[in-house]
Amino acid sequence: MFSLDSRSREPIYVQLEKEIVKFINLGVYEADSPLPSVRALATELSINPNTVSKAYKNLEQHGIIYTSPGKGVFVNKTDLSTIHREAEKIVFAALKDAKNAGMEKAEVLSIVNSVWEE
Amino acid sequence: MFSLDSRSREPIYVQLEKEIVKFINLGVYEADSPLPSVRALATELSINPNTVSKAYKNLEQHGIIYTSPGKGVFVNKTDLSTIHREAEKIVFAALKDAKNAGMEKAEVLSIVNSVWEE
DNA sequence: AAACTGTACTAAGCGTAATAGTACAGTACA
DNA sequence: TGTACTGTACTATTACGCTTAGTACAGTTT
Repeated sequence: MFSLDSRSREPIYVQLEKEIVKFINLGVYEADSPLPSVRALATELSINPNTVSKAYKNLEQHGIIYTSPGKGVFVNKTDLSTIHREAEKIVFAALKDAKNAGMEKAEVLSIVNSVWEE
Repeated sequence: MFSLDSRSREPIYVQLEKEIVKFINLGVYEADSPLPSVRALATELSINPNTVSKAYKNLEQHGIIYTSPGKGVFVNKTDLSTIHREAEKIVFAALKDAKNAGMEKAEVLSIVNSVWEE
């Protein structure tokens, strides 16, 4: 299922959010299909239910999923615009830092190609 | 001088490291030219001397600067390879996340162009 | 009724960031 | 030789966020 790295400096709930968005984009979870329950996912990933709940809460705030108390968590129809805009800002900041660090445009383009080739 | 954002989630000493590398790349500080002293820079930026010292210590560990206890901190001759490799890894990770978030290659290329145009 | 669902809340442990203060050794310069 | 600077080391403290733990509650499903 989702791959997490507890040794990473990136919080687990952030990693989990990214993983879920990734799976949704891959088509693993379609609209209105249920996500694993808070407790089940926590048990499977060997993390705390509160950590899963935090990830779900953030994703709901971004409109990616919706929750029905008593029923479960479900994938929203569309609207990945918020995640999209956030990803844009992160990429922009990373590239600006890279430029400041002396990285050349050609080098970045090479990295872009390596990421988007299959 | 250096611009820092205390409200950012990025530690001040990390921001300071990036700013210094940026200024070195811009040619503001040449090889063997002195950087501001720990205490002077701390006073100017209204931060603690220990925070400045931490940034300097990291930069020295990366070979960007060298310190002479009693004399000061100076810019090293070359060797930005470590910073370069780190920037590559950060960009790679950011782009991989962006792809997982559903970002298209063309969109990234547009951002690249906007960053590297003058 | 029983077993599930998400949510809310408090408490604690842990690590890191940042500040504060002190002290020490080396260097520059009058 | 003093005096004032330099970086460094160290301890202590405060603050914040991440994570876990435990409990409790309301809604839903069967």
